[in-house]
Amino acid sequence: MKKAASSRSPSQLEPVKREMVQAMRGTPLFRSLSDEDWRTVEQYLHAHIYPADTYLFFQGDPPEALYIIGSGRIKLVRHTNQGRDVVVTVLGPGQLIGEMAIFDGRPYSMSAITLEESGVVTIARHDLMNLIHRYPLLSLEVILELNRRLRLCTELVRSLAVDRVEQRIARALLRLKDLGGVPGPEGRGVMIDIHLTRQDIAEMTGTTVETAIRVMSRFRKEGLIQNYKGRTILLDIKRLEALAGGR
Amino acid sequence: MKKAASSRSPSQLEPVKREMVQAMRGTPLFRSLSDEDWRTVEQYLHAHIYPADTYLFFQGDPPEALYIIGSGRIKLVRHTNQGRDVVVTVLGPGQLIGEMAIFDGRPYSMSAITLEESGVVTIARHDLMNLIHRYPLLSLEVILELNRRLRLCTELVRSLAVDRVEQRIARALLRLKDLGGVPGPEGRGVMIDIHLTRQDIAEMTGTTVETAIRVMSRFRKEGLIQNYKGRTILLDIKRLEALAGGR
DNA sequence: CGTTTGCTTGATACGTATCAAAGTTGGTGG
DNA sequence: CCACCAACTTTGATACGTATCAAGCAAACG
Repeated sequence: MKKAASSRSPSQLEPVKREMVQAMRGTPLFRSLSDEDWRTVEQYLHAHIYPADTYLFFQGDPPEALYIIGSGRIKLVRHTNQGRDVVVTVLGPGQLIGEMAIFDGRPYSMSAITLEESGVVTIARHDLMNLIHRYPLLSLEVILELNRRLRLCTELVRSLAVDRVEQRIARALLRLKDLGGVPGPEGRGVMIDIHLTRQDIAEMTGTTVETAIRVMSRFRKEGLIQNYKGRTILLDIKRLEALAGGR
Repeated sequence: MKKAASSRSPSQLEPVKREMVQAMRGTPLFRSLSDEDWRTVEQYLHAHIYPADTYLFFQGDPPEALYIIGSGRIKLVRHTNQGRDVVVTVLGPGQLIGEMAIFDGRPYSMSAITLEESGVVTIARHDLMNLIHRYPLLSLEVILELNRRLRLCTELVRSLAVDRVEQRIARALLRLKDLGGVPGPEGRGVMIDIHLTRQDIAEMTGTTVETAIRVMSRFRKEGLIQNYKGRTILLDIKRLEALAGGR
């Protein structure tokens, strides 16, 4: 599951990072800033590149920075004392990580782990708090992002509470498609362009690997999905949506 | 389950309402305001009193106001297309309802239903947006409240994903104790001073009435809890916490 | 009072976890 | 290039937890 980490020399890396920071300009969090304010803000941003399967931080760590995803997908995982982990959400470019801990100062309630090589921009907690006070509009964007997350989380609660595994997995696949869907090879279906193990699927839907595998196999046999080099292609979205029980 | 609604005459009601608005001054949302700013803000507040089992709004309604609980407890319920409802959270005095819908303008994602007679203060959506722009500190408090909710929601997801019903119910009881716990009669244990049906418990924990009843009965037989006039008394919190699997 | 609403218990069926074992894949180093 | 190793996938047999269906009971209500 490991990917070849990009091996750029340090001299090549700097321009890449400067580019990453620049790209943040168009991100929801910063789009409301004037050009002048942006020039101030951007000085506090730091760019990082992480290989696949890397922890940005661990559940329980003290909050140090806000992360904004530039590229790649990152999962938020809640660990349990019994070793069974739960993937609460998968986030993509433009989304925030660690806002909760940053604002209330309590330890991170989950771990953040890259699913693929990812570019990330950070702001130190102290700097962010200063910026928020200077540019109150930033906090409105934070509120909107928290909103989005709370809505997703609520829907996940509902699904876990009343749906069975089959419906939960169908839902998860559709959600992943919305996050990182690209046209499949030869234009057939939509491919979820993230390398996910069955274990990941299981942790996203509150079930076990074996059950996740059985359901995915059934989906494959029924022509709903197809495997392709470790990715999943959704072949029949209509039927998946019907299975998920309406969206 | 219905409670006698307070039958105050209109002439008596006005002073009560004025008092409710005044009480908002000490609430997290407004505590950071200066006295001067508060005098401006309070003009936009409206007080209401709802009897038990009353809908503040329905899932799907367009967002019209932000609600701040003055007294009483209110549940947020997510309805499903199959008639099985899910109680996502129970809120008490000082907490906000409807922030999500207010800020992103999308319909309420859940219904809000009073569990007992409740006093509530509202701000019209339009007024709130104006106030937020004038007093940016308000938005920080909104962020903190959203944080709290997201942490709770995440924990609920984990619990639904990996715990069995027994643990989930133990957890739910402990959470309710934190929200509305009072010393039990004769000083024995801690009483959850809300009238909850077994159906409510089931909807909070993603199970059925029958199963909720069986688990609660077992708890009672084992001396963990006790019923008292439609309330639940927690007799052995240590053991409940152990059952819930650590907090 | 009868009626409704909530509580309780029992019998049975189904979905999913668990345990076990073998097959597959991709990467590594000889 | 092949052999090997580790990680991931797959399939089967079995056990357990919980939903479902059914029926009786108690308390509150009009």
